[in-house]
Amino acid sequence: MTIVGCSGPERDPYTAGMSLDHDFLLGDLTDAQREAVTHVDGAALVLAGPGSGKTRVITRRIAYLVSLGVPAWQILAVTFTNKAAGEMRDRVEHLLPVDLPGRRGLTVATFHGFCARLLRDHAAAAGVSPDYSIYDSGDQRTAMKQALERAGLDPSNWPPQSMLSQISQAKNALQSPDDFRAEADDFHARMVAKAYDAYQAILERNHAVDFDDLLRHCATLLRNDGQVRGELQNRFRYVLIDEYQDTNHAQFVMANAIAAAHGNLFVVGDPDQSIYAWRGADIRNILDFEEHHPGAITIPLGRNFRSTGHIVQAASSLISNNRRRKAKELTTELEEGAPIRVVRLADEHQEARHVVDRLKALSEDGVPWRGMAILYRVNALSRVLEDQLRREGVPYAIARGTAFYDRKEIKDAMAYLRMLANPADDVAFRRIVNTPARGIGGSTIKRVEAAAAASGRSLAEACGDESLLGEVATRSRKAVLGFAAIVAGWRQELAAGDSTGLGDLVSRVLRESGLERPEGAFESEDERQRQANLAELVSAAGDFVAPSMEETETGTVTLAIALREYLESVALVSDADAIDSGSGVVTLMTLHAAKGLEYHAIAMVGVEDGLLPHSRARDSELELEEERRLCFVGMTRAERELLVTSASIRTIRGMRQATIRSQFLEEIPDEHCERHDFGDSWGDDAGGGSEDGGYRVELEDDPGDGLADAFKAGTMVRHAQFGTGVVATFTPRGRVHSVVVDFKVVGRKTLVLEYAKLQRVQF
DNA sequence: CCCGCACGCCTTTTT
DNA sequence: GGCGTGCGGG
Ligand SMILES: Nc1ncnc2c1ncn2[C@@H]1O[C@H](COP(=O)(O)OP(=O)(O)OP(=O)(O)O)[C@@H](O)[C@H]1O
Repeated sequence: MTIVGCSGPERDPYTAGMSLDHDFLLGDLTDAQREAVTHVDGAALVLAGPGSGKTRVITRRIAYLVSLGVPAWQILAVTFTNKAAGEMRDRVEHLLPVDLPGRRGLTVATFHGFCARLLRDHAAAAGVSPDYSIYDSGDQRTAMKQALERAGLDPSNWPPQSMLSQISQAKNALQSPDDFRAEADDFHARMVAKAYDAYQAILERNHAVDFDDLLRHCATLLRNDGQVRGELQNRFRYVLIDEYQDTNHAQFVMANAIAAAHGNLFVVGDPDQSIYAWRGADIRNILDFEEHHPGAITIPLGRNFRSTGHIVQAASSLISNNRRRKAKELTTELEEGAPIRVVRLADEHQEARHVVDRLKALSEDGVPWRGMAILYRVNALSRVLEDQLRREGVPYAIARGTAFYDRKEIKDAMAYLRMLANPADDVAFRRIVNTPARGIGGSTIKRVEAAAAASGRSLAEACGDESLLGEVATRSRKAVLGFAAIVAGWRQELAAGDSTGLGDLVSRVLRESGLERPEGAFESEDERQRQANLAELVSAAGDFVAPSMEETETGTVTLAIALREYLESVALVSDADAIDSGSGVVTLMTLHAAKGLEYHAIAMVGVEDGLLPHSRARDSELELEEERRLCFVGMTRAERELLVTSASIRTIRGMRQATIRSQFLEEIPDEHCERHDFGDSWGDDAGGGSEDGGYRVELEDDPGDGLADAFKAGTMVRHAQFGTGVVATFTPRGRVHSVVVDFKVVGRKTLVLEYAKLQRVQF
């Protein structure tokens, strides 16, 4: 999914029949790529392996269409992450002359982002409220628990998580609660149907949709509402979709509905990279494309421009073990390159050491940190790696899009904003009505809830209506009315302001809610961190550019719209969005998040039976093959260096266990690897050349020594919020250590080392 | 009404 | 090993 390389396309003024513009767009493409890019009308499928330029083809084709005179606003391109969308938009903009008419207004979005907007614009037709909230998985669980209670189902027999995933499957298949109930023919299914009914009723009452609803409502709308469908068909004359192998039924329906009028549907993908079947992706969407679109042309791309020979061949061999698959040839344009290093280490600590040592060696050879990534099957594996990277002073970042928004204080703040944007959102309101504590406890809320239910109002409304609070104790009633008055003040500001006031609104809400505390002398380090996070939120909101601001003359929109779009963008961030390619750090992420990316050097850790393939996905051949594809995706992210590691002993969920070799390692032919087995070496040269073999063990016995050395006075460090600074003092404090750091920007701070996640910075 | 602690379950992957 | 839930004390 990486976009075209930095080297500019070659110009060849002698190519006949091409204008200069087209030569610029097409000159550096292969014949097959050029055929795909210059395909104009009708359905087309680009079916090709990793690194063959599929994403590049999409980007170029958009630019090509615009250069032919198709206005950009008639083009819809769908990518897998917001980040990919942003990069594609930038790339297209760079490819087009600044004065080209019709270059503005291109839509590049993820399916979810596109649907969120569509649903807002056509709320009434879709049967949702225009102020709807998007529920994240936490909210979904809260709603499901309520639903189970309402439906009289015991959560210990009907686990909310399992109910939700079954409902999610139904939604991806575009089944409404009614459809689902109609098909439920055994006891279990009928109970799920009951839960689905109750759950959906709760979402509706709260004016909320979950992630699946975004797609389902839009797909249903496009399928059933000729008016809206016609509007979109008219607007989007060309539809392009990246990573088509991982679309689900709802997305399939949407794509077809929009393209039905003109048939200009251009999809690219690789069935061998389909890794989301577990959440409803249907590989048949791409395999049966020609059946769905008679007359479609299929263009294979067979040349890999990303990875060197050993990597491409090893990955090809691995994936050829999948039986349900059409064989596909892939040859690299590059040289043989280095063989893959397949290394077994004694345990996860040795593994981390080995990986980090290897990355440091590459760095010394001139590979920038940002050209390296560490991939793993499960998030839990990141921890040991992080520790080792920090110890060694290697700058790194974890690709977790929602990391910032996962913090409790930020979730609370977001709940405040959400209940402002959507007064019907009782889930958000309940979360914050007594956070921070203001004397509105459980029994009070129960009474208000009863009154709200009886009068058909939302919780927030009921709180402001004294006539409904008769059952509430006088003292509590005062607290409730007081809070309602504060909220009313915020609502006024929200209704009156414009988008320039978003930062101020957030700041005011934090202050008046009491989440933000006045500077106190005896604040704990934790509390200080929370306050810093809240301040960060204010500045993020202040910096936020609402997408619709760019569509207006003045560059501003109403505050209500800006807030909505802010909440929307936060709800829809993906893990890969967190990657900042300009930041010069090693990236850690799951194999799933790595889809579409590429790095000079890749380390894949934890390639053991039970992790890859994962123990929960080993039972069926289908799942095993998806695991193999995941391994394939990981390997093919590497341009030149690929390190694949495993540990012979690993601690999982607190249990130290001997591991079993992954069958995938055996499926990589020996001629493409260099295998090393340090599985029985403890603390000797297994780390790959470092001399202080006993370092780790020493550290475990006495963490103080290693840390004292690593963070002694004078060490340059980086902190996520405070930036860079120099350690002034290092003091053991019982089981932890406190460091005083003089930061360049914010001055002197005292931090708890174990908490602050300081990274050493090298000069 | 708030907070702290113990127990039990578990995450595979994500928009 | 970590998190969420539920219970009990202040
Ligand atoms: N014709 C070409 N000449 C030179 N480099 C190319 C060419 N086509 C693609 N590339 C480069 O190859 C790399 C992979 O391209 P791209 O990301 O578009 O492939 P992809 O098929 O989308 O891969 P994946 O399926 O793995 O996501 C990129 O760095 C791209 O710049």
